[in-house]
Amino acid sequence: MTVKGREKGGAVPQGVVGRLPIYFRYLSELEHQGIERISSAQLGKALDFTAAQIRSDLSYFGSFGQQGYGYNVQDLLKQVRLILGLNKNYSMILIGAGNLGKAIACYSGFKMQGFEINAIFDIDPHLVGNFLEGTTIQHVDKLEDYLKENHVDVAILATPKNASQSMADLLGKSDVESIWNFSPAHLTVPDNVIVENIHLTDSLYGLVFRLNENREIRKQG
Amino acid sequence: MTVKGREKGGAVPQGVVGRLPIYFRYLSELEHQGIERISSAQLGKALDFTAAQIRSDLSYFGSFGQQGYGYNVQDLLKQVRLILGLNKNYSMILIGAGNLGKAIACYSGFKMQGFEINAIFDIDPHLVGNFLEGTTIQHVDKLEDYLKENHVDVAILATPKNASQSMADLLGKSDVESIWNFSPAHLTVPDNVIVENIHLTDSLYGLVFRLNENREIRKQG
DNA sequence: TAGATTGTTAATCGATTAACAATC
DNA sequence: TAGATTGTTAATCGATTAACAATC
Repeated sequence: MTVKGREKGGAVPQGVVGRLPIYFRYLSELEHQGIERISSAQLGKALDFTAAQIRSDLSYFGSFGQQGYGYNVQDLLKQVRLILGLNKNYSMILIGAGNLGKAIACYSGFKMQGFEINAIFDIDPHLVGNFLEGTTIQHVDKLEDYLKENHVDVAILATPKNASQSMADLLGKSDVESIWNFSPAHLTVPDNVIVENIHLTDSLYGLVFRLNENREIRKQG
Repeated sequence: MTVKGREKGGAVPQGVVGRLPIYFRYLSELEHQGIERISSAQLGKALDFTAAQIRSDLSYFGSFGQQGYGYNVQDLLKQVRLILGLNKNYSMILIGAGNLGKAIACYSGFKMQGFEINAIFDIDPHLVGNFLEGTTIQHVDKLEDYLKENHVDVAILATPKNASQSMADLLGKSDVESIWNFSPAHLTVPDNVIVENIHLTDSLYGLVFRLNENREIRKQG
């Protein structure tokens, strides 16, 4: 089934893509609380968006509300789930089983949503052979062969900075569709590979910039 | 010393704040490689931005380049470092010493940049008393008293979803200036507290959305 | 000097918001 | 029906880019 908005031609703007998971998360909470209906105004208030933005975002994909009523929480949740593609299963591999890699592998947040880590690789001989969340850590030398024999939707990259581009090159030559990059490097990849970055230090530096901005403002009145 | 752009009145746009750390990271690399000069065109090519955008971003804060030459890498790096506020030290605390909290505490990326975790709290009695990166894990009951006696620039929140808002409330009542939130919750805090979110699942869901978008496009030609 | 590249202005593009007819 | 709230259009706002005079 094709979702309405996709046919409109243009790709969905980044801003919208970034907000969809926020809607999904909050709607899940509401459903969990047994709340049946919600209006765009209420959603906006809870999530610090304008009501218009929420309606506009959703209208990329269809008409899910009802005048005078708002949205049915369960229905809308189902729709957003479908829009995000969370009705499917995704095969992931993890490259880099250090502290961060371990934390990601153990992170319970997405296990229930059809994401599974099917293989884990590391270069450290002390880690190779160990179990992590029920998966044996393999030497990274085995990665190339693994990629030939298995389809991977998402490769999680939690390697040190200096290793990440060469790993990305390897992944780029395979049929891996996307990289979830936790390493502090700007990856160069083929056009058809999607990269989503989690840059921890960038995030912290941005925070600190705004912190200092705040201090300036308070100082000046 | 006040940086030029700040006086212009308006706050620096989010987009610019988001790109500054990327410039910083890449310039650090260039300096490390011993490269002396770079033009906005070269920077743009390496980082997938337009040259105009880079010049425009930098011009918020001053004139760091030279016509016909470009930018001196060391100089520009120093300036960006100053703009971000990385010449100062920042006192951090970590709340939640689970897998993710541990990984953050051990993450080497920001240790060298003046960030220090001075206290760690958790609610799990099995963790309390343990050492993590040279710091004893305290029971979260001690947090309130700690906040009265110590100034905290950044509180790192790595708690489960259901605990994070109550922690944020506690932090909001103290003089904590900012929260680096790793929990999958939308925090409500006083106006003067800055929140920077790392929402792992949101990031993954956004990735998956684009992955499916990509598949649609390839299918249709 | 000639070539290169900045910082900035004006033009363009895109995203957000306000407003409202449609209608539950 | 009257009140509420949608989906969408038009207006606004802001961010990006192209172009260029200034100048190293």
